[in-house]
Amino acid sequence: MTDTASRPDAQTSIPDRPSLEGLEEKWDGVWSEQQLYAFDEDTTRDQVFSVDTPPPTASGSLHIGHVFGYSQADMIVRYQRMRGKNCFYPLGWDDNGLPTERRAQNYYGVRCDPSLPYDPDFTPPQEGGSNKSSKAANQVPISRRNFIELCERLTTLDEKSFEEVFRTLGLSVDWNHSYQTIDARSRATSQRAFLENLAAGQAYQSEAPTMWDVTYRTAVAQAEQEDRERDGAYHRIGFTRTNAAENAESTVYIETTRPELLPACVALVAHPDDERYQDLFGTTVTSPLFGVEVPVKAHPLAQADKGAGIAMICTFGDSTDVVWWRELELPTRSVIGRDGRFLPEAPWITTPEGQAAYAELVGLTVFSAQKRVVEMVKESGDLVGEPTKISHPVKFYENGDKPLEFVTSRQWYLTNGGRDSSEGGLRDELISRGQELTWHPAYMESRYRNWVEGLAGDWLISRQRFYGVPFPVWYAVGEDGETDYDTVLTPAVEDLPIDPTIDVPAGYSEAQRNQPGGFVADPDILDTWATSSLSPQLAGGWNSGAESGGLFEKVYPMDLRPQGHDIIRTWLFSTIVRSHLQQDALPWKHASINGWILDPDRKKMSKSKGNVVTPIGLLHQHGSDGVRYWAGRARQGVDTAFDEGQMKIGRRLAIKILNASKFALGFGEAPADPAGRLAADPAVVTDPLDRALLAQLATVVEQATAAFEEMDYARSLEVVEPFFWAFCDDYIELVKERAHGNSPAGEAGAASARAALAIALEVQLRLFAPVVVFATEEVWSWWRDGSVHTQPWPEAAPLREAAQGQDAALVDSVAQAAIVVRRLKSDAKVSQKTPVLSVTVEAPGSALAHLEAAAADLTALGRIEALELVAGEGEEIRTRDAVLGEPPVKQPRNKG
RNA sequence: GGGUCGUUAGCUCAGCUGGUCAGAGCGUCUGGUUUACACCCAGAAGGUCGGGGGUUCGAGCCCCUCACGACCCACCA
Repeated sequence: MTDTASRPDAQTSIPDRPSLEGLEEKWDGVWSEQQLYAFDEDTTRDQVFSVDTPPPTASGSLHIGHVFGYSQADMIVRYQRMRGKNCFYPLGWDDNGLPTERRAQNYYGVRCDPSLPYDPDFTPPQEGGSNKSSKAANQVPISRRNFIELCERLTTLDEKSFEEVFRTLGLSVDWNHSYQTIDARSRATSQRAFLENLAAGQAYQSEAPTMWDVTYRTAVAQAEQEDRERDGAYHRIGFTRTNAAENAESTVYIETTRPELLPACVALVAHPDDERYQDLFGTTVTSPLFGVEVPVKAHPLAQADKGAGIAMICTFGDSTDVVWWRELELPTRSVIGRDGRFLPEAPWITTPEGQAAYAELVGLTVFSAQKRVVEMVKESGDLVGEPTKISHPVKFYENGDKPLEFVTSRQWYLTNGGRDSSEGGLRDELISRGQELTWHPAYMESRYRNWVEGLAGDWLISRQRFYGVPFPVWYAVGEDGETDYDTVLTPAVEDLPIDPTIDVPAGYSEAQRNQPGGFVADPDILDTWATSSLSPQLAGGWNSGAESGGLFEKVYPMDLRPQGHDIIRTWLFSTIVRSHLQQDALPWKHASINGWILDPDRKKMSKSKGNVVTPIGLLHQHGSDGVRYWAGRARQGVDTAFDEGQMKIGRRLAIKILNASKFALGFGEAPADPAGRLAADPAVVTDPLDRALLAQLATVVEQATAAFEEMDYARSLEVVEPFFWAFCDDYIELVKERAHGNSPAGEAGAASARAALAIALEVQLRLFAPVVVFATEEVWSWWRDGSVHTQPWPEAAPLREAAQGQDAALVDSVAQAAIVVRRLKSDAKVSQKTPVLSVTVEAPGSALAHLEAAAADLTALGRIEALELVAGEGEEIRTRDAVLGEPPVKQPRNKG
């Protein structure tokens, strides 16, 4: 029996009642054990399809949006694997950074206090706290090292449960190449990249006003900021002219939403062309309450139609203030500290009254200080009328809940084109990189370009946090005890990763730490994006030591970056920046952008809802194939409604694949294809209907292939799925009597049907395999060797040859005839089993030949005793002169 | 204010370079227990393709404009 396609015991391997239950666990186990998706390192770049998979943030729970995006990427990868590519498809974890810190704080009820010593026996006060923020007062302060240990413990837990979900989902990830953005190799890679940027002049420090989150006490990069609409109010406040002319008003009124910044005022500004303020330019005015004399300046950024047309410049209320401060060369008068409270000293306020007023604000939060200042200007009469309530956008850190403030501090920056808009400069180069990349869908490129063109400065990469990759630098301390930030001490590359707060720079001893003539560590950590932006280098082993002929050369630049459109400005852009600076290359050829999951009411899926409907719950309820189907029906980049209805349809499809396969295989075996290209010998496929089916299938294969070549899994599914249902409901129904051998066509007709069924089924299993991964694998195991997921993608050519030039339209003609015959019975409201004693079917000339060729199958399906086929007038196939017989006697369903 | 995407049957969506393009599934309704599947099958009803102009022999498909929705960006006094 070695010359048959089916194994001798094939029939016995088909279960009586096929089911989806348990398939995920069963096949994940098999694939894992067989290392089915392992990358073969004995390879060359041209054989590889490499994927820069998003490392999920390991903080909390997976969202249904993850399942959506990762499924879509997996479909593309599975297609490439079937096309013979050696797929490099790792999945890492992004576990450093603020989300992890916050989660560890809440989970264990602790907070980091770097001044505390390490306690090796520390036990956290709680385990498994809620995601809700607990009061800081209830959190136990612990050392940085203890805190980091807890972060690591927690992320390990999370990563395990995430992997479980992804395995259940059937992602064909190679888990051997996993990484964590906090692991030693990642830290070394990130630090090495930074040091090379530093050496190349791409990384630099600067002391400047930066956006600052007062809750987390850290600087925040432009990409992490977002606008939120907040209530505010215009306060109309008068400044007194210092030397008013005889006939002029002695008071100048400004309008401000930040009255608490009155003590930080350094100037007033109006547009140079504004008629109203011409005589004020060059003069000075005195601030109310604080009695500080400030100049009145002209600057084109001031808008005559906004507020009073003249604005108060403070250090700093917003980014316009920063521009004015810089361009008008104004002094710095900071009143807000890093904790968001008013600073104890304001030495530029010299009058006793002013000092007394300021003393009222010291230590207050911005919110309280505003209330107090408003009270004071009301009392003093400097406030005109009632404040006018408005709603306006305010900048927030995306994870924060208090408005950002400007704080002047020393920070590290990485060039990203934000300060180089010169012709052909870095910004232009990065825009060109975006054009070089193939975007799916193409219009996403404009989002990228839009963002790069709008950059306001370089990338601020330092964070004043604890759980992350430390800056691998120290600074020399002068004999005077002052830190010399210009003398940056760096470690040797081979010593990486280092922690400068623990390790000591070459030529120094630990005793010299923080001493005059010694050194100090940089206390900051790198922005989490500054490490995750190196994901191609991390996954590909750029820093593994084997530079030449190693893994990196075999996988980089990568083929595909799949990700969401919300992080084009962050992850996608920063990855391009790093690869451009580091490798002078585009990190990948393609970017596949997936959409967001929306509530059924079209709003962005809320976090709370996403936690109620857990991915693992959905996978169990609808089956992973059902959930994958939902993802597979959605096109790339398109925001998609969360729709369990689609998952149910997917589940039904998977079940149908099991049942239809069982049935199609149950008619008996077909001889194997001597050429080995098809599941059965095409030479025995002689019936016109069977040949027509294979001709149709050839077209389906062509369309599905073309779609997948464009990474358009959705279009492929859209073609394959309807074909499959028609295959089940029409073709199988038409040929089942013949396949059983109960037909005038006899044994040859039966063999033809069985061979066509085997061929068509096998091809369809492969077409479905990238999406419906478990059901197809299950069926494959019933009668074929190996895994469907490592089979070659089907080709149209052998199907066309098997079709022997038969017109594919024959299938449609016969299916149409079947419909009209069924309708006879449907309209008569009788069982489809009811015999048709006689009927005449009219068909247009072309279809008539088709019906004649398949007349035997048609009469079997319709239980037609006397069928007459005639040429009809119109374009449609129709029946006439039908005589129905007696409906069959109903049999009891369960006999015996 | 700038940019991008979308608006097609009750719902979720296909309709690729303009000419069987008015479709699918779900839902609804009417029927059928056809031993692969009731996690099934058959049949039917449902839309002037957001509004208004224009180009064309011909427009969901191209152009203009308006409306609505979503997202991104913007110097937010």
